[in-house]
Amino acid sequence: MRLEFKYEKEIEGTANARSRKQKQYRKIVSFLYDNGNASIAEIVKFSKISQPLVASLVEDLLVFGILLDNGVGESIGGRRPNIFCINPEYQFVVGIDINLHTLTIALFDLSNKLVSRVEYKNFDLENSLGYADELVNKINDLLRKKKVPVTKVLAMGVSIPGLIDAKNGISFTHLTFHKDGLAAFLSAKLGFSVVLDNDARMMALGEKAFGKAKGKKDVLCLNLSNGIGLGIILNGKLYSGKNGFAGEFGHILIDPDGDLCYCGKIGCLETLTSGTILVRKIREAIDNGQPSLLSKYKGEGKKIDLRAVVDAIIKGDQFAIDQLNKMSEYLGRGLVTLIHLLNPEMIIFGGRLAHTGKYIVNPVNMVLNKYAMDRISSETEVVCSDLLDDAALMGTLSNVMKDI
Amino acid sequence: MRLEFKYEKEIEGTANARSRKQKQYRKIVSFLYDNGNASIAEIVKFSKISQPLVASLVEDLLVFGILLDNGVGESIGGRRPNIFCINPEYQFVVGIDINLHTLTIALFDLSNKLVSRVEYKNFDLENSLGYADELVNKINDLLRKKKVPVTKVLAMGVSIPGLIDAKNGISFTHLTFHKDGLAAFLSAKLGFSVVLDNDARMMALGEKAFGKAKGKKDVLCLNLSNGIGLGIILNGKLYSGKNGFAGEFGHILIDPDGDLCYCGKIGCLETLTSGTILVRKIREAIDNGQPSLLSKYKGEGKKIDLRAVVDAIIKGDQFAIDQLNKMSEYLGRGLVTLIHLLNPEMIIFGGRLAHTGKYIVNPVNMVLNKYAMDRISSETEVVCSDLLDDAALMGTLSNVMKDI
DNA sequence: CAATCTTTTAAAAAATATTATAAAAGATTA
DNA sequence: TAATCTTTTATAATATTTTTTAAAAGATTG
Repeated sequence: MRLEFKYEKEIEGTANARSRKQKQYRKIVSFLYDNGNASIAEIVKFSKISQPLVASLVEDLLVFGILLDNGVGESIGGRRPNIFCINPEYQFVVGIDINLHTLTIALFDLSNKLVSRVEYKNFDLENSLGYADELVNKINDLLRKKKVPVTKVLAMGVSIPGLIDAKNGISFTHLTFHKDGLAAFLSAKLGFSVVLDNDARMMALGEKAFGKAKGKKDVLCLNLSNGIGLGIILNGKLYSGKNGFAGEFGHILIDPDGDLCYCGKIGCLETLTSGTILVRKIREAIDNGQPSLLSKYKGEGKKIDLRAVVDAIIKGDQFAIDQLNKMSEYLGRGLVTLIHLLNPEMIIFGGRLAHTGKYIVNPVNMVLNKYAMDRISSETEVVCSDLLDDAALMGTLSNVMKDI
Repeated sequence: MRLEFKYEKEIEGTANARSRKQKQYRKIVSFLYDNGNASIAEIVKFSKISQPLVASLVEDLLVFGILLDNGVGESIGGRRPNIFCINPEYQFVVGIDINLHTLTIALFDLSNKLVSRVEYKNFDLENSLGYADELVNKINDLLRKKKVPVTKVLAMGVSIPGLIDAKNGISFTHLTFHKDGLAAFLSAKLGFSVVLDNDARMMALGEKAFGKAKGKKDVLCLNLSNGIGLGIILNGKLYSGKNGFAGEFGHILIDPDGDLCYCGKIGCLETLTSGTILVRKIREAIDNGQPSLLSKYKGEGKKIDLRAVVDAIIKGDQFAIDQLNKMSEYLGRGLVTLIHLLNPEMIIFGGRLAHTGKYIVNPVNMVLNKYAMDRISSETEVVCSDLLDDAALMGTLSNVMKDI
């Protein structure tokens, strides 16, 4: 899918000339999108289009309303340049991050600024028309509140867990009720384009555009929450594989004699390392009288969930840290495989477990030292995300903008 | 590195116009390289350059000697078109495939025709200046014999096992003696550019350009010989990773309690499945009296090597087939990981073991059925190479041509 | 088999983009 | 502080590319 700005004024010329001009416009807008703002001279340098032509194209874009004249900038030894930038309010982008229990809806302008963000906790994901209708209502509510008409929405990006066919906008795991796919359904209801993809992949896009993967080429982003997701950036681009299913890191075979995984196979990585496993192990131990900061939860009748475990780790709870270390051993072994196969320059941890920071990075690095070939792994940096819970949301914005 | 044709006649115009023209020439030549031959009208359709301009550019290329007028083609309802093709003898490409015991040198013309091919068996690879000098001599011999002057050689592509920094033309495993790297050394000695890469990656390029991966986007090529190499084609392009070391499939961690690998790590895939292991197991068993077609080798004083084992398998030797099946179990498990991570559309077996065809494909497919998630693996085809021993050699040609 | 339709190429006219030049505005420096 | 140098933008001249139109060569069809 390729999204287009809706010009208020028509572009002139023959069909061929129009498409050529379209390309030139796109080049300039894309440069300004990446750069924030720039002078004619800078655009010339980047675009390799001649200065008089750039000047006339920018003039057009001003008339269309896509660009804004940002006044004159500082001189660096000559006439002061006129500075131009994208009109951030020319159009808006909606981004939603669907999680099992939480829904986040955001509105971005064209300067990537978060205009508004609403989080619905305890909005449990279920495969029903009711959920989808409620979702649409919430989006329309936000648009109404922010006084953004549908025509001013360029598109919406969606992040959702599970198997996704991004090209056709179909979700196979959740919200599967509509025969033409989730994207088509939402698009019809809302009145603008909808771009759909898996949460781990959206996290990867978020990191690539706004996080630690910025400017990097080959980066692996792990979504470490209840399961394990993987978003793969290769050659600076999101990699999806033949059917868009690439990145099933949680279900790579680790132990042929291991436990049954919920996916039906035996010995998947997720049977050995995941937030769910970590929580289960800690619960069992505490039930058996293991002392821990978390013990009091039991007394208080509160549930020990992943959020609680992560908090305990950050507070320094020895037992929880020990359990995390054990789990990291398997995670590390999985990463060895990734590193040997893909030789990435960076591995970014995201998701709930990434909040533990050094508590997960250190034990994983120890495993890498032990099992990975030094020549390959020595230049692979392992870090935790800065964006954390917002990574996927930001990724939906990036996913929309990369299609323009 | 970007290789350029050496024009006998200069391109006219200002610097900017020349570079624009250069691009247009490249577009046309590249189209004709892919297509064999085409009319002006077909080039117009593909290149989206206007017909009069294409006509004049083709005229230029004819004058340069890069294109050849191939007479008039068949009419499809109107005036018969003039057909043009690349002058196959405008320049030549040298390709060499360095193996541990065999060296193959090939000369290609620009129509990808193998002009000449020489194979030196028992030319053992050693890390010495002597080997390199001998290599240079053999290349020069071939050029002399075929009356191709150095100026007529566009470039040379090299396939060599081991860790390679392709960007800088440095080999870290073999022929490491020169401080500026192997490519620089050979280039200086020979007088034309040299492009270097790992054998598994060259096989992958060969398959992509001339083999079963033609037209495919996401393909994994395994080099199954004494070791296990992996060449990765993603998004239609060879993937190399941060340092060019991607594809160390043989050294992914399979069994943390396993045997020591020659790479220094424990439990690598190669300690469980490789030509070397297969041969060793069979030798041991035969020493212990196992009946097999190969038993007579021992009596005859002949060595049981991988070639002999593969021959025995093809002849239907039950014991050897059994051993291959066992080995395939581990190979299959490794492939499950690859499929889950990369969701490829095809996996191609190359190298000596690929000569066994169905004898290796069948057991591997059985393992995939058992361990891989069906939704992901069901569209991944597992096949043996058609090009077989020539894949890497053809890949060197492709490696040179993709840089033009 | 002649009239008509297609396809390809060529040439002239029109549109488009670039280069060169000039002018404006400010920094630098003698 | 005036002269010179830089940088940016505007304009005119030049070059390039495309569109349009025409012509050539063969296929199709009534």
